[in-house]
Amino acid sequence: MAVTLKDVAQAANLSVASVSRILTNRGRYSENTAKRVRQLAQEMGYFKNQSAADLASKTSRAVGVVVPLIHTTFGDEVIKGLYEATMSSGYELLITYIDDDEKHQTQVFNTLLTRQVGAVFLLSLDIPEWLMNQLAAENVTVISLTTILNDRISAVTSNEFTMMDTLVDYLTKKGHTNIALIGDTKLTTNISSVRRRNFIESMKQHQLTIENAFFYGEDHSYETGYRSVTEGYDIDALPFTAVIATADLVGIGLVNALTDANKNVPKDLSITTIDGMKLTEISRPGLTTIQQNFTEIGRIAMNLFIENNIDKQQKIIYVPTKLVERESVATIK
Amino acid sequence: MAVTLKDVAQAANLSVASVSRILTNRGRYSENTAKRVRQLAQEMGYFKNQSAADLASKTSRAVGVVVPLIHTTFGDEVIKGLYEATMSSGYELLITYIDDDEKHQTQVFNTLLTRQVGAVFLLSLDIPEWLMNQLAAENVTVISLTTILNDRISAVTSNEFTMMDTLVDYLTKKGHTNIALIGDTKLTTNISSVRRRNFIESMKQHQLTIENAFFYGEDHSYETGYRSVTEGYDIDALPFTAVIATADLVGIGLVNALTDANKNVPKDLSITTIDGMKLTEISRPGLTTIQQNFTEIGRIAMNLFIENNIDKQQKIIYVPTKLVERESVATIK
DNA sequence: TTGAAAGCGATACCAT
DNA sequence: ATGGTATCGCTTTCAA
Repeated sequence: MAVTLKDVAQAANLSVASVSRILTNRGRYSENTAKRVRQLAQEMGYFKNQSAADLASKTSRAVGVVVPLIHTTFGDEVIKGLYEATMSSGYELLITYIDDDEKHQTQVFNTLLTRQVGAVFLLSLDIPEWLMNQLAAENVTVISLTTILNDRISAVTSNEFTMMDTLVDYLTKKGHTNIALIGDTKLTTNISSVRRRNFIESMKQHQLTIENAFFYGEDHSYETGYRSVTEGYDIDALPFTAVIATADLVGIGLVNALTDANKNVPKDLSITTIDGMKLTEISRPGLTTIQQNFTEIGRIAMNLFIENNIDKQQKIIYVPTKLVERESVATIK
Repeated sequence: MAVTLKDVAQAANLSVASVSRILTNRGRYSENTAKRVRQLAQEMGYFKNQSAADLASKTSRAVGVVVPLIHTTFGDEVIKGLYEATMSSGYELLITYIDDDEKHQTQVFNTLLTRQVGAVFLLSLDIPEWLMNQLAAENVTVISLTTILNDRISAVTSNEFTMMDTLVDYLTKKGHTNIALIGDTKLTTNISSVRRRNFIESMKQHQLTIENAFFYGEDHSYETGYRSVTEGYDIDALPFTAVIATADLVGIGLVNALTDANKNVPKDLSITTIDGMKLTEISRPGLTTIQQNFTEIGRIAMNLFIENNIDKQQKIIYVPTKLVERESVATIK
């Protein structure tokens, strides 16, 4: 049996109340006895039972993180950020993974609610309306990461339009007019349709029309990148000279497809990506990319929750992104 | 205030005891009332307070996972495996990250013990002796993943010698005699020195001597791979014809270093790696690799704990690996 | 099948 | 500064 507060109290010849106060640094006590007690607790191998503590204090030090099982290239970066911010605050991260199975989803959120989490961080996730309501009803703070879900839920993310616009601007300045958006360009989810819309909008602002815009793909995968120019378009007669890949892996897929077909990047096709993870650095040629600061996103989100426990208003926080120029874009005269 | 068991009991005109039994499917009760109660709980938005449950039953459904902050390319694969196995059992994963700071380490394990975790999974981690004892004293099951720590702690891992031997065998059959082990080849940790030893042993078994073996690097990084042939050795006069990289990223570093120097892989140097993640598939040329099944490692480890709660004996479980042949190795006459 | 009641281990309020 | 004690929400005998 584990050592309890009571045991320590007995050994110290004190009441549990006093020992509790000392061990949690709350209330008044003399530093002398405190020292004695701490030492004793240490020696006896005492560990607070957090469940009991949570129960008694009617709070929980746990927060939940929900990560989608697919497409989590940057998942652990974000988690690390959350974790860092968590360290000093004493919060605990309950990380869960989720897929499309609705029953499974219910179970996951059940676990989280069952643990009385104070907040739930949604990692690049589009959750159904009913779940949203459920969470709202339980009064837990919900923060969406890397994407804005709706006009109620707070979010910490990169500025999607800025990212897209930076890339379009960069490419047009290099002389490109026919540009493709490749990766997740489907219209069925919030996230991807926003990118599509931003792309079109940015093209317009650069005096380009929809005629200059091309789309391919329904997910952020390597395979989608590869197929786009092997199956989607005729690799020997591409109608565009540059592409914006919706994720790094998509860009790598493109590079490899070109390479495998004895084409040259960027001579035969210029490639840029969104995300800017290590992958873009170790690619040959190195990929020009708009880099998101995922760790910072996690860090800021967690702090937002910690400092802001009360405020229920929606907050959108944009974390700066950075254009990293490498060798995957050619200049067109 | 959230809905409690008592609330549900009142609404159902039953005692908390009965409702508890029903909602946990324990003990006897009539299926009729059960149906009513479940429905009611659902409607009222009842969520069990897991802290209270843990406290009352003196158990915990939480298990801890400790992940090193550096070198976690396969971290999330393992975690997914653990998570999968967790789903059906109702256990919860408490994921924590750890670095070299001893104070920080203490804090992390404190959190875990404080949550009364039933098990701690160490992800490719070498933890200090005192921590080991601490865990043992608290009677928590410790399972090491992807590496064998000592002769007391259970482990689920690939067979290190088999992996190394498979690679050496493969390379020698292709005619290579001078082989380098590049990546983490330092002698200060258990893990890396095992690989080094296995490498030497396997070389011997293939009639090669220490004269044929070369070593470079102290970590599993891309940079180490890159530097090995740019700074460690003269890229124009390498004393070896093939290398075994201790991690995929190291292999990619090598490929890039060669590519950047206008050399050809595998003509100028044959490269193989240990791990076999997606990276090796999307590399050009594709990397021949010995592939570990990380997800399976996680899955098995979790099941080992679940089914085996009692047995305190050390168990070592080896998860099969697979040689994946690609284009990074040349045949030498 | 159902209910009463005794904990589980800590917190926090009220006394002393 | 320290102690007594009700309480948190649930589980689990033991009785009915």
